[in-house]
Amino acid sequence: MGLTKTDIFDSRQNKLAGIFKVLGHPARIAILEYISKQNACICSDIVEEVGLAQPTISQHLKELKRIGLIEGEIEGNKVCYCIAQDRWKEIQSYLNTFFNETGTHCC
Amino acid sequence: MGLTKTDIFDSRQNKLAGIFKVLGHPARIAILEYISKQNACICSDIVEEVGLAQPTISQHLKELKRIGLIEGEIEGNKVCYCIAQDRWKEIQSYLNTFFNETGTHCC
DNA sequence: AATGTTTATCGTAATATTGCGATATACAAA
DNA sequence: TTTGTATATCGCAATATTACGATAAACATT
Repeated sequence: MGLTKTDIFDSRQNKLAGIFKVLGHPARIAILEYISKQNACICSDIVEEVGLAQPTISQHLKELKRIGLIEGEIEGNKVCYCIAQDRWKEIQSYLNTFFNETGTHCC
Repeated sequence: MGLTKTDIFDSRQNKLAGIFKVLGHPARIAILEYISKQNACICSDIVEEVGLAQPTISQHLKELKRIGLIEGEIEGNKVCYCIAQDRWKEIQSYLNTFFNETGTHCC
């Protein structure tokens, strides 16, 4: 087959996996780290920095926006991306809840 | 194309993304949660519980083992899986370091 | 207005992942 | 030894993801 059977898992499991999945690509890690490294929003010299073509970066940015990790503010013909701190912390805490509730039992 | 250009990212970014990626599938979340829900190691009625075919579960277990999140102990003709608590905590802390170091700057 | 710049989207090629039937392997039980 | 049970691996089909050229859209600059 090849299609993830999302219907047999509950929505919480799908949501959690969905967040992990977005973070599960080195380009998206690199983009997040680059945005963070700058003390202000950086409009897209991300393309230059990361080393992937502009459409590819745009696609990765879209994924990151989709789960709310970053926000883009339009400034003229440029877009200024920044990390959405509230959502960032929310996701961190959400993942920690998973780790704390799941990693406790063993033989 | 379709191939992730791992060579243009540093090994830390690839490693981090690799961990996120393994956690980025609802079946693997479900497996981890099921193993955890039992107060002891669970030999594999995972197949029955999760609702995917045995080869599929076996493949997911292999991925989880690969990054060290679970360990399987052979007991006769069964294998007993449990969460590797040290590695579990190590990964949690590793991901938290990423979140703490990256999510700080904005416009 | 014409041209350049920046970003998003479309379409497509290529690789990756998912899922499972068939099978192999290893041990258990009879 | 034969049969059953549990798990891993192989091979394949199908979907998903990644990457990017071409192009569109929106604004800036001249």
